[in-house]
Amino acid sequence: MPATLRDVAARADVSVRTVSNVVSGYTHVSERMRQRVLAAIDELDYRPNPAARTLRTGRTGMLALIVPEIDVPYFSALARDVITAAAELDYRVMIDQTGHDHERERELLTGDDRTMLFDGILFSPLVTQAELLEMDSTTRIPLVLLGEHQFDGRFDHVAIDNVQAAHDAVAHLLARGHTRIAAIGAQPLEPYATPQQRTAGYEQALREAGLEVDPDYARAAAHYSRADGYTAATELLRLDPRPDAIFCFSDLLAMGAMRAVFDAGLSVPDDVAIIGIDDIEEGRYSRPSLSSVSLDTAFISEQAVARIAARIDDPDVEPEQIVAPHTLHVRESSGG
Amino acid sequence: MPATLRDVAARADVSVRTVSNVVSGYTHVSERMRQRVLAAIDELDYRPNPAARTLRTGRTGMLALIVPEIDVPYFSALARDVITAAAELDYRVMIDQTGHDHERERELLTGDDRTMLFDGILFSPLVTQAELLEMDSTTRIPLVLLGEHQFDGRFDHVAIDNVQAAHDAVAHLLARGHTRIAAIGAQPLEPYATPQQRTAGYEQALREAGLEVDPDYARAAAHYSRADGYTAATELLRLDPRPDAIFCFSDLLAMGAMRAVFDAGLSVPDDVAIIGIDDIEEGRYSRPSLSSVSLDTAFISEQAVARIAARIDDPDVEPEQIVAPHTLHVRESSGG
DNA sequence: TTGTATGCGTTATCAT
DNA sequence: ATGATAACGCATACAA
Repeated sequence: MPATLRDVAARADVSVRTVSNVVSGYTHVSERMRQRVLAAIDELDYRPNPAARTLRTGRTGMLALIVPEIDVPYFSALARDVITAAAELDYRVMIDQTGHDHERERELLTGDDRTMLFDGILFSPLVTQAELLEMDSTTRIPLVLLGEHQFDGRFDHVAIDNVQAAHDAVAHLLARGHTRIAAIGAQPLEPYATPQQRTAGYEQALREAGLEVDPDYARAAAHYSRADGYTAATELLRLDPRPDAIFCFSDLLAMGAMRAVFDAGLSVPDDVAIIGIDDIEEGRYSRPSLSSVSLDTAFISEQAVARIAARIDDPDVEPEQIVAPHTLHVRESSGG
Repeated sequence: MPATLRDVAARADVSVRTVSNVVSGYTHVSERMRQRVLAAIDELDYRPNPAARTLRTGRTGMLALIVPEIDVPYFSALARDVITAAAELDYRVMIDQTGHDHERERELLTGDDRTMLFDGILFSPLVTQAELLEMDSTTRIPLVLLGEHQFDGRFDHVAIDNVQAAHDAVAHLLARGHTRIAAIGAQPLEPYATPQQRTAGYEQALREAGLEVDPDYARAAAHYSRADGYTAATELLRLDPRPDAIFCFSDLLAMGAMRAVFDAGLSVPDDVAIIGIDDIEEGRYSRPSLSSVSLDTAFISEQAVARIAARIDDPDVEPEQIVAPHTLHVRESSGG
């Protein structure tokens, strides 16, 4: 049976008020009292009950991080940094994965579940903007979006400039003389923001170079997984003329694509150059090492946690759109 | 201002008791009442306050998963499955990473922090058995250990048979004719259970084959990371005679080791065969694909969650030692 | 089957 | 600076 404030108060022969003050680090308490209380706390091995504290204050000290899949390297790297950044501000992080399930996303956001347990949500969504709009009416819990970027101003956002990032990747391939540049990750069937923006950057770069956009060269990928990359690349390699470069919308897609190229008896980068987005560590050790656009998960995490903390403290702060920097890393897979 | 039980009761013109019964799915409530209550709940958009419920019941419905680093593929795969398994039993999962920091581990376990927020802890420890012993006296929260296996009987454990797993990997290399088999991941300086057991299996397999154990061939690796694998392999390749195979204590070490072999101008598996443990997806797409011992994170997670749930329901259940199955997957990196 | 009343452990208001 | 006490929202013992 854990000790309570009352027990400590009785032991130290002071009021619970005083004990509470000591525990919460309140200033107006005499040194003699404090010592007496501290001694009692130590003797009884007292620890504040977080549930009671939460009931009283309305704060849990917990954030939720919602991602499609925690075991996707980009998201686990993000989680690592979010947990670290949150710890700095004395928040702890609960992780939930939606598994690409829209229904589950909605459930988590609307709190049909138990969302109230969190002070705020960091949400890396698959949902479209329209769905998000709809949800906003039902949820009132502080929310920061990661990786979307529609600039509609109603939500806090932290994300890179997806159009520019995609443009940079393709521009690099163009600069190296590639002219038949395919893309894996476009999802024409569903209007997600990220693939749309990256597709826009891809096409923009091609047009700037005076090249035509060949619809056959843009392949969908449902989950940005290695398997999706493998499948899509295999299809691309059967085209005539064959692409001489592939821009993958994620590094995981790129890993799958590279393996597909080898299995087809071709070489990366000699026959087909490949570049991805995310800059996961895996790509720095693969053979060949993977060119990629780096997203700085540490920056994204710090900003996101800072925003959510601000919004928790004041729900009416103006939403901010934070653009995280990105960096092109040229490695072996694109001839670097 | 969220609606409370009282509000719902007033609205439906019934007592809070009845509302509570309906919400908790209590059986003895007339259909007419139930409908009236349900309607009121809907109109007021009522949701139970988890903090109040926790304060009353002593249950939070939350588990903590403590791992060294969430962005290590094995741990993120484990986290994925733990979250899934926990959801089946209506538990949610908070993830904390110790970052190889013993002090942090102790803090989390002893609840110097806020551990009381969880109903139980799933703990993948770095600590030694001795430290764990010490901690047990201070913590009383249900605990299940993952990946340790000392069979001391005081804790619930879920882990593979590390000795056998290492033995299987090395036996495979021996069967393929390798005779100079090195190991990366032994940590002779610190008495962690996992590396000790894997080292034991490694040496045992060598001796059974009538080979000598060469201490130069066993290299330490602090974090089981790609970087550690790269460094250790680079050193191994400078030895004379050079190893003709390397058994890595994790797949991540193996990925680094493979890259080191290539950078040394050698071939995997022709010059040096490589095998790891964990069977992460990355190894199935790498070139060459990585032979590995698979750990079945789904099984481990299900068992661990089942155990912790049992212990939460009855703190006095007898501790169980659950041995998870492992499977050898031979792929290109060892000539498969 | 349903209503009333108490307490879970804290924080915060109001006195002193 | 400190003490007494009232909520916070829920679940349940006890009554009816």
